[in-house]
Amino acid sequence: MELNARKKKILEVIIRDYINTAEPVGSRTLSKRCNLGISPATIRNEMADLEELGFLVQPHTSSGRIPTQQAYRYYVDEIMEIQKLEKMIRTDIHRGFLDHNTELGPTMSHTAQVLSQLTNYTAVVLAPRVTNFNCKHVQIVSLIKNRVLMVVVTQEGMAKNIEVTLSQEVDAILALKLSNVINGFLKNTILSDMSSELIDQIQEMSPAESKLIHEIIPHLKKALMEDDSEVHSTGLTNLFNYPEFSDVNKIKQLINIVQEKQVLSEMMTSKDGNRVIRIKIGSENDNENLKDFSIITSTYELDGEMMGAFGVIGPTRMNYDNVSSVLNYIRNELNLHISNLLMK
Amino acid sequence: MELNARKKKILEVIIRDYINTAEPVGSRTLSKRCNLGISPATIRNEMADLEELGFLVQPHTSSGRIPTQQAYRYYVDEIMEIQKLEKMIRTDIHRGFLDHNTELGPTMSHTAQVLSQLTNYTAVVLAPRVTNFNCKHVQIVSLIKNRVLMVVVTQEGMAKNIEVTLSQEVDAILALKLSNVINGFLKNTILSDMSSELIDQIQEMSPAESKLIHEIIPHLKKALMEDDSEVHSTGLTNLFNYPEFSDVNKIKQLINIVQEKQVLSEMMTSKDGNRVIRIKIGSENDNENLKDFSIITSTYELDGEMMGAFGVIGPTRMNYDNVSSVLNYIRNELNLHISNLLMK
DNA sequence: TGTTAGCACTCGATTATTGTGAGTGCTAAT
DNA sequence: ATTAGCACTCACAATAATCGAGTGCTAACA
Repeated sequence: MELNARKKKILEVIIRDYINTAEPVGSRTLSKRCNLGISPATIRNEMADLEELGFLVQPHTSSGRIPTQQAYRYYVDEIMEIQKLEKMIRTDIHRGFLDHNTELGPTMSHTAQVLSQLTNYTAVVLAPRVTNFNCKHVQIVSLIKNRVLMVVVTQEGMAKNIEVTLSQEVDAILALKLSNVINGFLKNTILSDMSSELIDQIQEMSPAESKLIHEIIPHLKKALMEDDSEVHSTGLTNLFNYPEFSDVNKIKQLINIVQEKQVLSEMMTSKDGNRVIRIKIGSENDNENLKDFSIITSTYELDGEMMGAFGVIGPTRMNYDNVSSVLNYIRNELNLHISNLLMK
Repeated sequence: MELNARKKKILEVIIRDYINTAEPVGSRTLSKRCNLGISPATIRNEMADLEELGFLVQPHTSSGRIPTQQAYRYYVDEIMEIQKLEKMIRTDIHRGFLDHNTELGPTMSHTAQVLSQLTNYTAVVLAPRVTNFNCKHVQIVSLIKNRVLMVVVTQEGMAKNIEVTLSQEVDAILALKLSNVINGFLKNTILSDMSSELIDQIQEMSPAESKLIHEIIPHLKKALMEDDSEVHSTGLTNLFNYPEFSDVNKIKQLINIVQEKQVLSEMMTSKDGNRVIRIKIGSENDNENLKDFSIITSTYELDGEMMGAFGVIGPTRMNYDNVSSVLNYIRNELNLHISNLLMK
């Protein structure tokens, strides 16, 4: 879809204006607000064309026009350019992170905090996950009688707890023994390859111990498959200030989105080409509850490996420019701090 | 405050009616709905008295009356009697718990689920806490370089993770050694008594190890002091259906309450005489955001020791009868299952 | 041929007007 | 002490009147 320069400019101004005011934009106000040197009548003609092309709609006959989803998409793809954040804001953010980079949890919630504050929308942050692939060490701790806790430590130094009930009582000494067996195995191969046959080949185990290992491994595998990534969200109430969310039903939708952590996590980690900033506008979202929202997300990495994701949920009438700039910068910051935090 | 039998009866009917309908109750409808054998005019006189006594107010002249907070308080203290739940519902709940009592986390979120479903209000559940007092065993796990994870296990078999960065690198062997030192200490005394002087008296430590222990102990103590109890909440959107919450500001308040986990946790664990079911109506709540809500809470125990709390947040026009009955029964169930879960 | 001034028209939002009805308090009769 | 009767109140709903920012269309103009 190609538009001539003037149509493009007019569309841009309309979108910008509507994003700011949430009011339908009319030809008269438009020609006043930005002096393009064309009269309202001309603008009307152009607007009529843009409406025919699917970029604008009128809420009712004889009111101003508002942008369609297609218009936002066009804006995001063809018009907008991601600006660098202002120097002052950049240093502010940077300092904020320096104050919160001692532990992973606080870093994550601080990120969410900053995101929602800078954008005035709802922020969502996905913490790094512990999976089969990066599991380095397993420590089994006896809890009480036949319940044990398995602490899985990753290459990057993250930990995850898995609690299970076994068929026999496990004391501290036995727990240590079991840990050693599993860690011996982990020296040579990865957990997901640990089949029943391989367990039987492990030397120096009593039948009882062997039985326990046979119980433990499937639990471990299963728990590491599960997508239980922590999702931090902040600024839920930010959205309440926008006129499109004065409707209680919209708010319900929003709350449902934020509570479906599973869905949120899948959505945020799914790739979109190899874009760094991913923008989903209204019905471009698969999730039914998100049809009336836009969501902009990005990811952070460690050694080129995706560690987690973060983003912002807002109205389709979102300030795509600002949010993109913010995400872009936060992404850099996160990449920096995560590597400091996990590898150092 | 004593009311004669008839006033008491009338007040009761008004409150019941208002809880059901959220509409101001008038004398005519009242005399029809429940045949007390008295005419509207008489009821009007009685209502005028009740208004003078502070139990009723009129939203505006010449409308029906609605109960005041004082009326709810009177109702709760003097009129209402906690009923036993219906047999069918009891067995339903019991079965539900049986399906979810393998682990603590799921049991807690199931409780919240059931509570919100049975009451149609917002449910909050506080999971058991790990503190200084019940700490049985500490396992130190090397994460990466100088970062370690401390897993604290309680008498009851609960675990809590504490992550710290130390001044020296700690490998698996050193981690084990440090664990043994701390656990040796824990055999004789409790953690909060572990002073700097006592650490120096521990035998068989290299200076490096001693230094690490000196670093670790304050971290442990501090982390165990913190009230970081998990708070599960469900059914936030339940309240949206009640007419008093069509206002977006009320919803904001509610969300703020649920997000201030700290405050919520303090509030729920504070005692109220030795009542089993604790009812706070509107401005009886200290928290500013809760002034327009009522909250009913209870606690669950293990060996007479309070383990956690749970409750329901709703409008002051809350169905106090039903909620009390539900909490009462859930309390029994939780006590039962928690003891199975933790001690077995 | 593209642009613009002029004009009649549209329609949501705001304000004013008017009933309606469930409620009240007061008084007098039972 | 209770109640029927009655005039009065006032939020709420429905209807009408007004306003104004916007439109499309036509004709004149560069």
